[in-house]
Amino acid sequence: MKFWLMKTEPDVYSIDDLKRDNTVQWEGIRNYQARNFMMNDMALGDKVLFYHSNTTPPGVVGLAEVCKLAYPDYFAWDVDSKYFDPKSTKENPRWFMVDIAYKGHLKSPVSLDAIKKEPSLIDMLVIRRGMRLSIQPVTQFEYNKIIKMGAK
DNA sequence: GCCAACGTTGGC
DNA sequence: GCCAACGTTGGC
Repeated sequence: MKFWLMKTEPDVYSIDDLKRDNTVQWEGIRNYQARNFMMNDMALGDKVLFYHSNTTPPGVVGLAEVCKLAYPDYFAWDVDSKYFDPKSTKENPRWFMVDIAYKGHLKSPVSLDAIKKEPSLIDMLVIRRGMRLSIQPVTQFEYNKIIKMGAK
């Protein structure tokens, strides 16, 4: 079992949207490192910290779980989609996505600032300067710690 | 809305 | 295969 942090802009898709939808296709990932995590490393049941970026304050707001293994991101084939990529074909798909399922809100969101201030979370990628990856691996300890902090 | 940091593209 | 130009991310 692995643990992940997945970023989203709440204006685009929030934890409340996920609660309403129950599951969602994580389309639109156009970064090879993030794609490779989905394609190669994610397994059914992997745990996800759901993170709101580009908002005030940024931070982890809820929990989710991988509920469908990586499959081609067909938005890349749709000329009308903002995720269209002519270099991704049905014969040779370049981009992949997984589905994730809602698992709950944190009672209190764990802000980026709170993560920075927690000494035991010093190694979390999300607080590393210049870190823009929208899908990041986290350790089991980090995952549990965030849940603990968010339960208050 | 600014801009630093970073990834990707494409000319050479 | 280098690297400048460009686009995007995301905190502030």
